[in-house]
Amino acid sequence: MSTTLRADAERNRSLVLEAARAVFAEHGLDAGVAEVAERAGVGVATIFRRFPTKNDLLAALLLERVEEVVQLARSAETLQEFMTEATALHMQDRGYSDSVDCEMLVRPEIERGREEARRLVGALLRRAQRAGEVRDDVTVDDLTVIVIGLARAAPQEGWQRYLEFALDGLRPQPPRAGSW
Amino acid sequence: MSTTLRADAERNRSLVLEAARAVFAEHGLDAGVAEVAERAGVGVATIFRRFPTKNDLLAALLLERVEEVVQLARSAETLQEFMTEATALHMQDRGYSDSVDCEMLVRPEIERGREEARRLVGALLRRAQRAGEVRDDVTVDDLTVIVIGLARAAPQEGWQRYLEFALDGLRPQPPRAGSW
DNA sequence: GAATAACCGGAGCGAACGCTCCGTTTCGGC
DNA sequence: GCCGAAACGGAGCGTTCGCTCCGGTTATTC
Repeated sequence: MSTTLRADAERNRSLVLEAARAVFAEHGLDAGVAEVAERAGVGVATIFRRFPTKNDLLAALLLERVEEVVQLARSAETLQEFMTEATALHMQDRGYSDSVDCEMLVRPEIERGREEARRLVGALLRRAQRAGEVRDDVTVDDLTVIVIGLARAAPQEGWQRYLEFALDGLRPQPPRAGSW
Repeated sequence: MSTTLRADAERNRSLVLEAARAVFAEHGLDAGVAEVAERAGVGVATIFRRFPTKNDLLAALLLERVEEVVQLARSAETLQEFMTEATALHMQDRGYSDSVDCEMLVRPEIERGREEARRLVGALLRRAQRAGEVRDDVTVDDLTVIVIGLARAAPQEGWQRYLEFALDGLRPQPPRAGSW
């Protein structure tokens, strides 16, 4: 197995990935492979030669995104900063939040990226908890649910407001009087 | 136009609606009409005779759900109670939260139901705000975003925990020290 | 610059889906 | 019970989509 692609093949691979990113981000995962091919200026066969299945193509994009999130988690200094940037990333890619719980896209490398992100975000979370900014019973998975929920329900303009609501909900709550 | 259906036709119409409710709740809006027909014990033509389009069938189901929400809003005594029951309703019907922002399903009656729900929930909201339980800048649309976000991201078991987070985020916040 | 292997494009295949056509069955008034 | 209208079922149409096949075109090696 020669792991080196021919020059034109490598270039087309990049074109396909770039086009796929744009198409799926705009139209969601239901967009057709033909549309990606047209946008990349390439035949459909060229796509399927490099990515045997549409799901393989989607998985490649998902891996890119997961690694972006890892980078965000690595460079963020506060949990708040990470949550803001992670949500922004999800908001500008309609397909991303749908990919997350699609069991057709499970790949070992993606899972490894997720583990890494969990680790890094966990550290940010614990720091925020030690500073008394976040409840002790909040977990990394809770943060994931929040980001996904925002990406799937908050409006394109004004999601920051809902993120603030969500983060406020994670703060240690004063004791409440009455039933509420 | 005779508005009266023959006895068997009326019965089949109910069977179809019941089957459609179950199928779309379980498999989402992408489920096929054939599956609904089989579950109802009916031919596909019978479905399309009563609902000229798959979207018309979905719209009929959506109308049912919207009216259920209106009932919830009418009988709830507190905003918290409504939010809990409305979220529970969304959680047990996978298709519902997808129908909400599907522009293929806009129908005047549905829109009227939505207006009614807005009115009723608005009353509950203002009462909670007067009691100091909810920030003054929270709107009914904010509550919609929250319910949809929960339905689309929270796990089937344990969504109540996330609803509590969300509701806590709506409460008047104490002034915070520092950047958080 | 010729030979060869890698790569390309697009027509086309099979399956799935929404929807229709039409011969048959069933209901309901007389 | 008879008859016309209403309703029924399921084969089939047209379209879409993921994916493949294959004749032609490039890049790379010597």
